[in-house]
Amino acid sequence: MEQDSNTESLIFDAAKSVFLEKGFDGAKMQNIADTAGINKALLHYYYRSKEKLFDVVFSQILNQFFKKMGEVWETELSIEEKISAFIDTYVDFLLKNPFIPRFVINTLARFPQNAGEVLEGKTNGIFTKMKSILQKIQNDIDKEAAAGQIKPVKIQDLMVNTISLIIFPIIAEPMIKMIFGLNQNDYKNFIIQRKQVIKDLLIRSLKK
Amino acid sequence: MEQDSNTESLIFDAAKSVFLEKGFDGAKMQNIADTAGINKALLHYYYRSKEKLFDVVFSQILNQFFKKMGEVWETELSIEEKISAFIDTYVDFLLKNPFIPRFVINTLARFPQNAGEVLEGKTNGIFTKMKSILQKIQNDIDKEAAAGQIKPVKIQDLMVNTISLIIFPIIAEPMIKMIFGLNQNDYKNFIIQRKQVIKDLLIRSLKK
DNA sequence: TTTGCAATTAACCATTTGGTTAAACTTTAT
DNA sequence: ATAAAGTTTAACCAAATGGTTAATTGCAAA
Repeated sequence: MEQDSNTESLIFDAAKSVFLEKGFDGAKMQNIADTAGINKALLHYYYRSKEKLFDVVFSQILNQFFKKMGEVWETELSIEEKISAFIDTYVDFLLKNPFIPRFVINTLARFPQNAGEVLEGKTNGIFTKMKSILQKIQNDIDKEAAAGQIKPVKIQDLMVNTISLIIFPIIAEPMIKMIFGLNQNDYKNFIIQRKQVIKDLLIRSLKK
Repeated sequence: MEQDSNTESLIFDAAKSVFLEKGFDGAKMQNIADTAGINKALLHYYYRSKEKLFDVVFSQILNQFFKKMGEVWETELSIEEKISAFIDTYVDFLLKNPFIPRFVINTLARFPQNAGEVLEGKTNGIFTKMKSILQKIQNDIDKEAAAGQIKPVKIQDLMVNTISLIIFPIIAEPMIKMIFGLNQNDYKNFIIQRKQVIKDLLIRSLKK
């Protein structure tokens, strides 16, 4: 799925799939070995322990999650166009990787000690990068606001609004299906149609 | 915390607290017994098995979660006022019960078989109730829209937007703290200030 | 006070789980 | 061809975990 089929990446892919779906506690080493189609001892041969294996997988997913989140903002588009492009690409990304946000959020909640510095090292300073991108967006907003093109907003509010509207319905998929009585297909259409709903909502909030 | 201190409710409270924080897989019976200050065998004496105990706890939490969600909408306020009131009461509720939404969503994702009918029975038909409330709100919206007071919207969109904006920042607390470099106090203020941010965003989206 | 029942506990049990080991198999270099 | 190194496996181990049991304690009715 990810790389060529040497044993190490075979294990990595299996572990990623199992951890993503079940989380650290729910995932069992035997299940990962079975998924990879190899003997359980090989997991330890290549990755030493469950924690170590999880660490590698989690770092990779965290990078994937935030890299995708940072992408669109470094372009030369207007704020409104950036928001629109971000919604499109991030919703598409999540439709292909629906387990990632729940996994990231649960893991961050599960291992609060990993919080700051530890993760920062293992992920090429992903949080520092994130903060610098946010600062840049804030500057863009301030510029456009000063030019009278949009209402001034705090990047924290805009960002949290945006990712809340995008990510929550993915995390809460089972709940949303249940409350509204949707099947898999209804649900997927609902998410796709939400792209426009979210754009309208956010862009309207920037109009003066 | 919840009832008088007979052993049964002592166990229930301990189990609720441990399950809420760690989820089904992460919670250990011994830990629940220790939290309740009683012997592990008593858990089985009163509740037979981990699954049974979890079932009782989960049903109660699910009721709490949705009951609180349904409350405000049955009043005589205008849609805008209802939204505003809902945001206030639900944010306050979540600040006092920050683990509930993550727990509910994870459990629903963890046990998809419980989905429809099973839960419906154990929770006094909470989902049926939910759907009837949603229908009522949709009628109110249609009425106000026909009278030209607001823009017409689908209740599904309005509802998902609202709970996304409210719940996501609670579920993603560790992530938000990390990205924006907030401490516990910063974070709490951020959430409280978001009440107004969310109101502005949603009510603006209803203006013609 | 004694009898009987409910409540509580310490000790135990079987299974699961993360992890290890020693042997076997495969590949590579000489 | 063969030795050495790397790879893979079956069998095993200790700790943790959900659950049981038999004995003990507490308490209310007779």
